[in-house]
Amino acid sequence: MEKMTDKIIPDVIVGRLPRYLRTLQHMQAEGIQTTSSQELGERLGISAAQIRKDLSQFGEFGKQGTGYAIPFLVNQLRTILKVDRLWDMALVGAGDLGHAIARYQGFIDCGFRIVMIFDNDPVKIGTQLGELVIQDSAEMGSLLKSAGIHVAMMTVPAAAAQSVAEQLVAAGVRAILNYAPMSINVPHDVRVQYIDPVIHLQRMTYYLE
Amino acid sequence: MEKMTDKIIPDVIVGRLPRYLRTLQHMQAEGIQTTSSQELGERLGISAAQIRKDLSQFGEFGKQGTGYAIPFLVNQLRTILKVDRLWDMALVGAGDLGHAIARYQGFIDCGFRIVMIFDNDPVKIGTQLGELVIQDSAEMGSLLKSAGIHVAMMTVPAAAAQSVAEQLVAAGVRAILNYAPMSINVPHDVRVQYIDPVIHLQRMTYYLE
DNA sequence: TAGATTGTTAATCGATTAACAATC
DNA sequence: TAGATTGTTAATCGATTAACAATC
Repeated sequence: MEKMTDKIIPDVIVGRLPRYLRTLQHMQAEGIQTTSSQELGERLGISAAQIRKDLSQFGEFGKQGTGYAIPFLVNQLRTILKVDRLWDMALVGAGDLGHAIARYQGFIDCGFRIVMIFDNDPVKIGTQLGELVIQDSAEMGSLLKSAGIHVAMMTVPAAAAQSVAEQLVAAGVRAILNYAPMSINVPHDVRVQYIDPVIHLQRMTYYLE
Repeated sequence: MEKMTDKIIPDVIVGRLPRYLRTLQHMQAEGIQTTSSQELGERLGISAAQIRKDLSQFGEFGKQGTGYAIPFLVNQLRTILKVDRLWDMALVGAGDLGHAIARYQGFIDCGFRIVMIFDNDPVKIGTQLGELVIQDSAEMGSLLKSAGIHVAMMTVPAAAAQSVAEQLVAAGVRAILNYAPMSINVPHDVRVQYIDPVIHLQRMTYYLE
């Protein structure tokens, strides 16, 4: 539980931290040892002042005159975002998109791994997907509970999204990444993030022509 | 070109409009004829005042006492977002994710369709993907230009993202949906949206435990 | 009519930026 | 040292909310 003494950080700042981390890790991979708020800001399209202000919410990570040591800052951000550990995830929905996500290699180095895949299609249940076997959604609740899983991704049809979300929450899931093109309602202590390409595309066409 | 007399709408408002549209279309599919800012807000987790304020930027779409006629409001939003037409899109990168996106049936009713798919892998070039044949990235520039394509989705490795983005921009693309886990730099008049599941997941784990 | 709900105003709230002393 | 860059403050800017007259 969050301590009463912890400062509450605005969600808009939390939302930028993963982007800082990702960019710093790219720089690290390029062999860069040190950076400044200026340089990081240019890569991200964010002002240097905002980056310094955001980071200063969590501590003093930089040095005047020289900037930030990248390996140190990466570790700090990993700790802050709680991805200095490996989160077990469930994937619900083994359609085309579910298959692509199950095969994606980008989770493991960022703090996540898929340990269970569910579908309600009898044809799919029992078949192999990557290193896992697709399991029956009917058993999802008990399996998630006994495995203590708190993070899930949903790649199910829009019509099933609310019902699946409710099952996930009932099984103890506290963070849901929803690929279904559908708003879902969950208790206030459950986090939801949405990925819907159409939403992003429509946001851009407004500005076209 | 945008008329000088057009009011400039904050991007944060534009970003909510596709969500309004999506939810209204769901309600329409449920056979609901009319709604209120209150009801729509409950579905979306947004305050009624904010919905009214957002919509009022574009016109007077409601009636006191009765609310909003859904079919009318849907049409208005489709016009505002310019998805009262069909946008031809290119998809660059025919990996697992590219395949899943190419097969996705959710674009066509929302104003978009994929008309070209590119990859640089000789093994993939020339093979069928859905109703399209994967084409050589080397020919991308000229093909995009002659087809007059302005919207593209990128499902390429992070290392290729900046270079592919530059090719797209040079070919006249003005809106890019980037699935690569990488920030890209483009001219200010080109729109970019990002989809990276890790970013969304890390934003949620901050709040867990 | 009476009840409901809009569009809009003004007030509040929160986020971003600019500037600079501190200091590496 | 001199130059560079942080962390922080205060000012600015922008977004959200509350409230209500208008009116369907």
